Amino acid sequence: MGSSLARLLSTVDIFSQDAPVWTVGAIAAKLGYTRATAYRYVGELCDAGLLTRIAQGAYALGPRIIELDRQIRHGDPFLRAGERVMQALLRPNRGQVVLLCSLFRDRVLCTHQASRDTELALSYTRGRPMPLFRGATSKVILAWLPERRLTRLFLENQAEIRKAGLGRTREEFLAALKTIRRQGCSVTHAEIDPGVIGIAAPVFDGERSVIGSLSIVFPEDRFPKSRADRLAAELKRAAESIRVELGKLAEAPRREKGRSRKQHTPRSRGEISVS
Amino acid sequence: MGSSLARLLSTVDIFSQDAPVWTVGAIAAKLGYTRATAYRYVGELCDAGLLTRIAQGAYALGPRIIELDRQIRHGDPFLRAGERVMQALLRPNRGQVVLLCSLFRDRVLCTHQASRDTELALSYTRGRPMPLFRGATSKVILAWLPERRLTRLFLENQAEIRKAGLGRTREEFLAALKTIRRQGCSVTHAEIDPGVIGIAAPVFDGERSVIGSLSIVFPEDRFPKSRADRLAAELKRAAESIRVELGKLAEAPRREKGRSRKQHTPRSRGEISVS
DNA sequence: AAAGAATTTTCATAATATGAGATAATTGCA
DNA sequence: TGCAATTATCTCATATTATGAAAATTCTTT
Repeated sequence: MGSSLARLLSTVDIFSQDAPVWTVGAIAAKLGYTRATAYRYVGELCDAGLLTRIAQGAYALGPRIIELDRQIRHGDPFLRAGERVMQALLRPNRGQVVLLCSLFRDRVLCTHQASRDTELALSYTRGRPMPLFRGATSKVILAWLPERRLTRLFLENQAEIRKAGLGRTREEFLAALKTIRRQGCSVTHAEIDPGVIGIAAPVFDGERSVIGSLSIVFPEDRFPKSRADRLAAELKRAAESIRVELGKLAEAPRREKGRSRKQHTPRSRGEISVS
Repeated sequence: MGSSLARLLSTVDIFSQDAPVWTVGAIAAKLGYTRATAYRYVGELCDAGLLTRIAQGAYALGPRIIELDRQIRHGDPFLRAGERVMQALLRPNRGQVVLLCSLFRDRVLCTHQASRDTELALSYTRGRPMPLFRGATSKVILAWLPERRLTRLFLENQAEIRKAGLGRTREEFLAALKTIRRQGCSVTHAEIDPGVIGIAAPVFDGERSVIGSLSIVFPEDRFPKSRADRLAAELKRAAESIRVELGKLAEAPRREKGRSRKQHTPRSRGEISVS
């Protein structure tokens, strides 16, 4: 269950918006560590730069995170793969925003965004977790999740799922998602921001597993209704081209044996064990 | 020497601008892990969100980093403490930029920046490591580092230090830094960007250890020469007020015993062992 | 200077990370 | 479709190392 490795890493998780500063004692108390262990963990995490001393005995998230984020902004392969198609989706004077989102644990995170002209006032910007059951961006990811995971999600979030209108029973929930899957994309009205329409298409890694979504968001009054279908098709094509770009990366890094061959898809990482 | 904990964390370090994508095999080869161990590490790091599968068998930095960076942008105590004074340092129509930098490992990282009017074209922006021996921002941090660490740094970077004009011997190096320490701040001309003048003051955590610097950067032609001294004094005062703000945080989080008392400064974290 | 608190170190022990190899899953190619 | 090659996971005995208790050290406060 609790390996040292996982424990060490999860220590970072207690640093939140509401509690950005922790003393060693508080960490030990919160996580049930001995003081000595807490000091050791904090020490390791500080050495790695994930945490940093901010004052006497007080720690906060460290500068390495900022550095790593910069690395992502400059050379993340997911962003690289999406950059061009995201720009291509922008039309002038429509006030739209294109978002690239990632599935992570049981949350969807907006990781990149592109806009032109006026920037739409989105409540969910880069780095902010999106609600899992509301908004095209998240729903379209849900739609392609394996059934076992959806079952778990349903059991754990029944109330929220019902409130989002995704069904009262597991069967209704699965059916609602199947509909989206058949359409190939999801279109929603004002589920996250009032007066905003979103269309999203799923993004896959290798072949089968969803890793995120590509979406485009319009202010209601400037949404090109007549061209909605064409837009959706364009979005799907863009998402597909990201998959293809990403696929190329599987072979890019130098292999130890000097050969280059395709790899298969393993049990998806990031899946949380149900035990 | 190499604890599992440290090994796990340092796995992230091979992901760089030049090598943003790694296969498990390549990781194992590079770091001397068994394949099984490499899979385990990658698995743990993916669960933590620090890494993510980008394609079949290929991994890149994960979305959690983006999320944590957002958390920092929104509520980092170091930024909070600096925000107000940084804004106060900005005067209209001067084209200056105010930087808040952090010491991390043997590097100085620009972690926050504020500007007004036109933004100065700085080659070193948020998240980018600064050269340790060039520029006011770094030098002023060096100046307050403990002698033991400086000695190590000198031995390891003799060539670079000489090239930066900081001395040919350890004694010259220490003397040069002592000068800065006496002045209380560092002023440099075009050491990082051509045509740019920088002034920096050290920022301390509790009492004694430097954790970063606060600096202000001007285009040469708009630098208010006559008010340089006043500006330096203002900068020092601002840096001092950051220290005071940070000091308050040491007591803010709830202590386990319900008491609130000051803690002492431990052996500085982030110091790399010389062994 | 002495008491008190915060860190770090030490050390015996228990926990668990590790590598080797077996096994399963997936892909490429015939 | 089946076989070979390769990737990914699993099992397990063993050695490593993480852990807590307590001592030692460092720093603060009185």
